[in-house]
Amino acid sequence: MNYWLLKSEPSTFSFTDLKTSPKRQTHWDGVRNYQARNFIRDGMRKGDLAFFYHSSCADPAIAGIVRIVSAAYPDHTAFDASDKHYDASSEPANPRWYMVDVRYERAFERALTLRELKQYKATQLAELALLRRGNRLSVMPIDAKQWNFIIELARQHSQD
DNA sequence: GCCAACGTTGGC
DNA sequence: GCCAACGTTGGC
Repeated sequence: MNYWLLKSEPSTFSFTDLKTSPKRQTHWDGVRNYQARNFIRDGMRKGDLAFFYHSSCADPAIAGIVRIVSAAYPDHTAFDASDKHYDASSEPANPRWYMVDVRYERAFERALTLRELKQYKATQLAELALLRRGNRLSVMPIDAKQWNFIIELARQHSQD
């Protein structure tokens, strides 16, 4: 079991959008960064869990948890000239970009904000890629230790 | 292979 | 809207 963090701008696709999707599921298309692609294609396994992070919004935060429910497969939106993420250099015979299917798992009682996570930047979450300076990766791995710490933070908050 | 220019991300 | 931090592109 591997753990991940997936970013999405809520104005484009929010955690609630996922929850209200058919079968509470969607394909995670549009990743156009090689490092993120490699995590998806080479690292993700069916059954893995990921935090759903809201970026570029008023209150950046982890909203909840999703499950990876497929292996990686070619991102077909790269082949579609009318798609925002079209990439002519990705051909069906030799796909450049990949995606997985994700399903809503559960919401935190209260979103865990970036501001709160930063309180542990020098201690328990020092290794969290999300808090590293200048990090822009939309897909990143999380160590089990940090994953569990964040789960515990969310649990404490939900008891407030 | 170098590197300047440019585009994008994302917090604030 | 600003700007730092990158990643990508393309001329040389």
